[in-house]
Amino acid sequence: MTPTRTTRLERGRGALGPALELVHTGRAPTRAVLTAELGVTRATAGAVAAELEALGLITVDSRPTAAAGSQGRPSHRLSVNPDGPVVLAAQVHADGFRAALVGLGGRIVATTPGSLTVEADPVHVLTEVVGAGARLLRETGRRCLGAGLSVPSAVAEPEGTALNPLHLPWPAGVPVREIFTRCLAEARVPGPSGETLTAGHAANDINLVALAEHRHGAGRGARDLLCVATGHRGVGGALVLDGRLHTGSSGLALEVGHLTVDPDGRPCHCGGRGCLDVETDPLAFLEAAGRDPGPEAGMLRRALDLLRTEYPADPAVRDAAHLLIDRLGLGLAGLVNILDPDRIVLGGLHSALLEANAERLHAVMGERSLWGRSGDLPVLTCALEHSSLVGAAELAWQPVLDDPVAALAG
Amino acid sequence: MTPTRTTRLERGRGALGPALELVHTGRAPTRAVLTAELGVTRATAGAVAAELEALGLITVDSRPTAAAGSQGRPSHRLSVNPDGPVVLAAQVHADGFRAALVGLGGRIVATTPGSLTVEADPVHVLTEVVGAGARLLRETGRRCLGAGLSVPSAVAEPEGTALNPLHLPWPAGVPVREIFTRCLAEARVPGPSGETLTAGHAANDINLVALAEHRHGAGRGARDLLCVATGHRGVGGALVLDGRLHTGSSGLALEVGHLTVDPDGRPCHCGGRGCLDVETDPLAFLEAAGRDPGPEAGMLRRALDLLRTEYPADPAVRDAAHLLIDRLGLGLAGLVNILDPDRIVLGGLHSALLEANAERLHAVMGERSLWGRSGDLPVLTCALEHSSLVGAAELAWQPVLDDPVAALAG
DNA sequence: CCGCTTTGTTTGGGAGCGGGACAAAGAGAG
DNA sequence: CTCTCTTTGTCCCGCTCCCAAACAAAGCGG
Repeated sequence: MTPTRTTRLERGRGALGPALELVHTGRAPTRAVLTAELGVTRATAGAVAAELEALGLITVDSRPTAAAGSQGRPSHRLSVNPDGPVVLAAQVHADGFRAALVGLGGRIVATTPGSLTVEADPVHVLTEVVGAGARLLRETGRRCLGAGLSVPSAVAEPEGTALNPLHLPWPAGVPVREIFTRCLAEARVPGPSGETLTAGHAANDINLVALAEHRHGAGRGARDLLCVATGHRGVGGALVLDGRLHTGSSGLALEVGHLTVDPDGRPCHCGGRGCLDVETDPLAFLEAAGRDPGPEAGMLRRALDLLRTEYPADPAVRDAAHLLIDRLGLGLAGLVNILDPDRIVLGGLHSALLEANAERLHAVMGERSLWGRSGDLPVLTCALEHSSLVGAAELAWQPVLDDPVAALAG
Repeated sequence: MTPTRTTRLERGRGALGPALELVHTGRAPTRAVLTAELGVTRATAGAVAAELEALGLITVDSRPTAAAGSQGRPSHRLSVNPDGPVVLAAQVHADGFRAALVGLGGRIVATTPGSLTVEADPVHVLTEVVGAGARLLRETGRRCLGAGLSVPSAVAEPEGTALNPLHLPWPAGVPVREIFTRCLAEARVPGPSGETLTAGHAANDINLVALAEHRHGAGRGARDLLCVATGHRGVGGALVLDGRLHTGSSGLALEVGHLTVDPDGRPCHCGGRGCLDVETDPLAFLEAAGRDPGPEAGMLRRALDLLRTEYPADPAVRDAAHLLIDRLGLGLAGLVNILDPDRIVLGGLHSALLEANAERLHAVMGERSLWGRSGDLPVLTCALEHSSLVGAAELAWQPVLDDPVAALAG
């Protein structure tokens, strides 16, 4: 029997991948830091940097940069190659779809303006968004190493089907990854070595927000990052463990919407009562503040505007915000008791609630998470724009980070 | 700067560790299987097996074992060396303490009869249990590679303090790992190279049950294993991800007792109502069945006996069991929604509830965990005796599995 | 000008593992 | 019994990756 793998025990190509990830996430500004972070000798770090440069993935400054107030020989700066290869990132959400080219470091190189409607036929929508991405590739002439898609739905693994596309006119169970991959093939999106791209990646949008924030945003450096966010309706969560998305064994982990945060609360479609999902989303906020929630589209925006302009002046808004903060704190405390993350990042309405009154949120969490340890636990707001697009790109970059040589060879 | 590590990027010594783990967990009965599992060539697997044998960790049958009904050259059987080194495992719990020597494969080589009382002074107790372990080592003449301790308390990392010793006359915050290590030094427990052992490990008992079940019991082969169990009072949980215990960033993950499983339930010391902790433990069962719960000691045993002898004949017992099963199902469904494990192992009263009526438990879980996916999710009972003792040993074996050569050198 | 400190490069060598040829040990066919 | 087929295990060569140590470079302070 000949072993199928020719790599060294799944490790890819030694230190190349880890080194690229360090530069990619901005944690290795110089070869000296790279040496320390990798735990290798200067010789190895130098060789690795040289190979990454030869591959066109990173650049090394020709002139050394003098570090302020330090002695010794100044370092050459390492950075991702701004003219290097990109990946195709696509996003479908309630308000439309968008395609972009994203380089290493999470830099958005080019993006479409973004459509405003999503049609009922998933194949049609994905054909359009992939077509838009392919146009961007032709216009910019960039080399493309992969493609990732963000959808507002739990994505079941290993099938890659969208189980509950939220606020999209799509049926449940659409095999989004398969369709996405087929669209890439039909649009003849060129892959690393000129031929057509063979595989697309797809995942839930909040998972991708968490991934993007971990690599390039408020979650950088966290070991266990918990991300909780709202869209127009409902609440989602995601967890990044040791730099990898924890999607669970069937891709459905962190379905956090159905934690009980109010035993006397309103009924939820899950069969329970007072779930985080229905008690802390924009609809709950607008109703609690006595406002007409209006149509679902734009509900998040209206809730954010109301909170940001009227808190804490308007008593109804203030009380509504405090109610939601208390319930969110309860839900987060429950998650902290189970997951024990070392950082939490909030998005959507939740991040606005945090900005409105962080003390109150911390107080509730400290009360209900055991031993009051959450006091040491940073709770932050999302720091990135287009984070789920950047996250979709991270999905596509992953094989490159795992084994740069193999990924570039196609 | 010279790098502190001389290993190759933290991987220890190549394939040695992974190979030992495969034999240790019984997943590599022959060199051929080892070859396939490691994904290396036969040459490498053979060399690795030879080195592990030379280290005295495994044995290779001199005579090949003919596999029934297969052709080709028969394999030599690989197994852990029954006369090889051991680790010292110690356990402190409500009903006493115990020390044991555990070999590779989770085999208990020697054990003390077990004391029946635990005194109020942790130092005294740990001195006694370590002393008993040291006696076992002297009597058997075994070489000892490490030591692990199981305590019925959450253990905060990285300090190693027992935050809430349950049903022990100990104060909160006892630095158990430090005390354990000091006791090992004072008892002059000899380490791998003759000198005194330098470090002990300590962890929560349910975490260790999960680890032991994953390596040697009902959880073998699971990727994401969730374990939920009761003691006399209260409920604990643990999660093994990719073969490693997930303890969270401060060691307090899987504090699952305070999930809400009955909005109208009894108040819990956590401030909530109807928590898993107070609604599915032996006390709740005995009370629901209309029995006098009696003293805390032995409560688990009485609840188990009642359930096993009177279910389903006695209506009060049947109704109580169904009530607890429904609540347990609700709690497990909540955990499944968050963690998405691929196997669940139940212990204590919970495993007896599963044995009593598995269909009912599955039905409740399927109803409340999203998309009814838990139907595919195996829910099993613990398979091991002395599992937390074996788990404590696993803790001590871990450095050996990570790098056998370094661990044996001391 | 000369040390001192830190960064980067060169060279040599060693550990780990792949690859292929070869040897061993059974099963089954004739 | 012998021959072939299948599978397991070993030997040996060479490649790749990386460490170690010496050397070179580039600032700073005296």
